[in-house]
Amino acid sequence: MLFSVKMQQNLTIADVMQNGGKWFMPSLSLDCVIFGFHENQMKVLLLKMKNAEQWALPGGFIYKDEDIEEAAIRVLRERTGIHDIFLQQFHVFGRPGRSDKKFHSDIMKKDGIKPAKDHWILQRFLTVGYYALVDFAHAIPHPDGTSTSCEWWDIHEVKELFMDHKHILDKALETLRLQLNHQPIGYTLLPQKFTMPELQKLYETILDKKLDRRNFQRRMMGYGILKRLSETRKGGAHKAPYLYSFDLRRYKKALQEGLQGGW
Amino acid sequence: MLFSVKMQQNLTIADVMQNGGKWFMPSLSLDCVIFGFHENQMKVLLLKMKNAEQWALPGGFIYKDEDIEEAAIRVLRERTGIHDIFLQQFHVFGRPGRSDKKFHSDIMKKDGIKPAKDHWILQRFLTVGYYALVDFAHAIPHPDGTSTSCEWWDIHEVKELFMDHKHILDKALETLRLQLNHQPIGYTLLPQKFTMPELQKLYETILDKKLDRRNFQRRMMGYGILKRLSETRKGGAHKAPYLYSFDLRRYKKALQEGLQGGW
DNA sequence: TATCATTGCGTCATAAAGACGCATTGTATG
DNA sequence: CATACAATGCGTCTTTATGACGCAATGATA
Repeated sequence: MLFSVKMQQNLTIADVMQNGGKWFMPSLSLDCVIFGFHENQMKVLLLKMKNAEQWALPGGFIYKDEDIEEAAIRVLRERTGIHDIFLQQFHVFGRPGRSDKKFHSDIMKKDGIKPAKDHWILQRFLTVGYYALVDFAHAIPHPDGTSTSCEWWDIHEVKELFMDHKHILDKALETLRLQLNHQPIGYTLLPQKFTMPELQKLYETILDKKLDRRNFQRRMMGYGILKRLSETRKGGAHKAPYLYSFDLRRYKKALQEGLQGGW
Repeated sequence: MLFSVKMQQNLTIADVMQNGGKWFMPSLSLDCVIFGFHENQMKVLLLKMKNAEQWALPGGFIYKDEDIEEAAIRVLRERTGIHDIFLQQFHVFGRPGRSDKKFHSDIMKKDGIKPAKDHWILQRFLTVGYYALVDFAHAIPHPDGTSTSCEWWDIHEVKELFMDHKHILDKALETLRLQLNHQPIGYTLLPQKFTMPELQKLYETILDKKLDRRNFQRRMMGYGILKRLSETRKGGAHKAPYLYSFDLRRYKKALQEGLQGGW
């Protein structure tokens, strides 16, 4: 987690540094791996940190009487503007050495604050990892108080992140892959209407391998979770593909058992 | 979590109550769902609590400089005597209302201690859930300082547990089911040598459904992860079945991709 | 020695998965 | 405006996996 004012836009860093210990659960943060799908690529939302040439996952602290999941929803809403978001807790990261204490104390010194050694922000922190799947077109990235910008990155281009955030991202991807048949991947990541090639590219990106176009279509239609619309997507350079949307009722039912078959 | 002396057998409850705040991470505990397999039934290790007519999951606190997983290993070692244990973190339980504060303050009052309202044990606690798979025959249940006994329960007979521990147990089982093809279920839960019917019963118990004996054998052998020994298990009332053991090299390799096929 | 439940191995029918052929379609090009 | 082109939609064929079940062999028991 960044140290930070992520969930309190109108609070200053100094406010949080001073009062965080009163407001938040001690030694605990959360980080969100927010996935989007755009131009046939998986994207992840990252923050450019104010005080360093690094990028980080959006995160936050948990108020003393707040459900962790509520806190995650809050962070997601503030970073993307989306209220109805799909998210899943996937892992707790708690190695004793994972917090960058120097980073935080340096920032405070810069602000003229000399933090006590037992200052809450300088303690060891655990972070609860959540991944979220959002419709790229509906998300409007908003930086928080600790960051200068908030941008989508292609997951393949992310090399190094703040602290152990790259590790967290990798673990999120791994989890997503394993849960592919049990989570509403397509429904949450694609717009309401989409083409079969788009859905296929989504699967290919997550699985990181090519799939046969014709077999993919047969299988997807076999699940009985897609409705083919009468419209087609015009404007492409070639034959206009049909648009599809999910039959949400059937989709959810199918996911309870898990979509059958491996990839 | 029980409040408790679980990881410090020679410490008194009073010791922990008084000093826990100095030693442990605040507001954080861990709980272990320890599975064993015996007489064709899945068992879970539970503690009978000293101060209540309730059973609870073994758990513990995390020292301030201790890795959470290390702490879980510590708890498992102390409850079972097993050093080389298979465990997996599966979920964090963090609802604000999940801690039973009255329970803890009552115990302290019983001991003549009048806890301050901000006493560490009376704070809101999160707990990190781990599940462990152990060889039943090698585990020797040891109660901890907060419990009068430590026993294996058939998972189907567990009705109600302390706080949200039943919920934690259910979630562990659900996770185990989902990860069946990716975890060394058989290797960790069965003794080194086992029969095919035993392996099948293990799968049937976890999946909670009957499988065809002959198709199960064909499929298992098809994975190429089992070695059939020349010995048979004598003593049964009927035809002596062959003993098998895992080809660990192949098994681990197969698990990386996941055993193919659904159940 | 006969009995009997269990075990090991096999067959058959059906369903799913993988590889690929081909006509159709909407756009672009000359 | 005819033609080329690449992507799409649908289908076939083959190979594998799955589900249901038959049957002989086995080893303790009566």
